[in-house]
Amino acid sequence: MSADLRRLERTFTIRNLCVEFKVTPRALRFYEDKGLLYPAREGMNRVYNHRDRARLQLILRGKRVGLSLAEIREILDLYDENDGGAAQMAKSLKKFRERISALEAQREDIDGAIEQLRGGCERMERQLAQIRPDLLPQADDYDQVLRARLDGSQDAAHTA
Amino acid sequence: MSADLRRLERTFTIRNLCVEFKVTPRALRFYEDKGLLYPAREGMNRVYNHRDRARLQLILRGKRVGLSLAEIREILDLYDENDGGAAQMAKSLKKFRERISALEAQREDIDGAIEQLRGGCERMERQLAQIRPDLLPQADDYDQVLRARLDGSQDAAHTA
DNA sequence: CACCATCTTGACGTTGACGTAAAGGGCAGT
DNA sequence: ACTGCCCTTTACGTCAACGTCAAGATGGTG
Repeated sequence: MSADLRRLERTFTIRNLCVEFKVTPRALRFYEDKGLLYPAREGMNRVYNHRDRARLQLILRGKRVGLSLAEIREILDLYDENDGGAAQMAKSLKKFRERISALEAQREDIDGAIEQLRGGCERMERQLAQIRPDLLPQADDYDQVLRARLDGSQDAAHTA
Repeated sequence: MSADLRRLERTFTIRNLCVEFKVTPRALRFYEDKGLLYPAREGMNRVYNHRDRARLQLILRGKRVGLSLAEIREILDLYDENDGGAAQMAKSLKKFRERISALEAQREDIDGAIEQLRGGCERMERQLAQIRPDLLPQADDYDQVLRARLDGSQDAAHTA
């Protein structure tokens, strides 16, 4: 149990988080400037707790899926404000659903793009197999080739 | 057959494509500036053929899945050069596979984000159901709620 | 012919998300 | 005390992806 407490009470320096998430200090300060983070201070220095860290994770994930910092901030704020009133929460709920719809649309796009690329890959593989078989799978991502070959149009299970 | 020929030989003005794909002329010229498009000219004016149109589709799809114009250009260039040498094609193949990996990763991110948001939604729905049931599903995206409730961790079929 | 819409090529402005340089505080090691 | 290293703030720079004029060519219409 003391281990749990240590986990939850542990704090991080700006560098800790920078290293862990591969971002620059400048980026973290920028997010703070924009109101996405508000770590505590110890003297002059920022002190991040596990909650700040979780927020950072969400920020980065949001970025990766193409959200702007402003949009991410909205979502984070909604998470926060949800102790407010029922009306607030209903509004948040609506926004969340909108986000989900947008993300689902994006997923479709990605699936489409993947499909296209796979088509291109297969054409090239066939071509290469005919004229220069020696230049083919090249070691590393062999399993990907296999997957692409095997599943046709199935959806694999995800173990995120 | 003459219908097919018309299809393939049909040309488009800049406005045609702008309307069809909901982009501005400025954007198309910008893409051209950056080497992603190179339509023919008739006098001063740009004339797009079905190939240019297809490229534009790819550009827009690329954008939607988060690629930069530079990255999109790389891919388009690879498509083009593929009549070149076998080595070129092998290179393209590698890049394609990299893209696929990146896109698959991004898909995971999106799935994760969706999951998180759905979690938030469910919490809020439970809360609201207790304190203000009248503020709940609010008509429009009702089917989404149903889907989210029904599938647990299944993947629904897509009818894009 | 005048007029208008639409095309063209510059060229400068804008927004988002930081990078980078300047100027300084604080603490560790030597 | 001096050297580094990391922290801080402030402020200007940058890059992508266009937007927004400006100024002019072209083509059809009343």
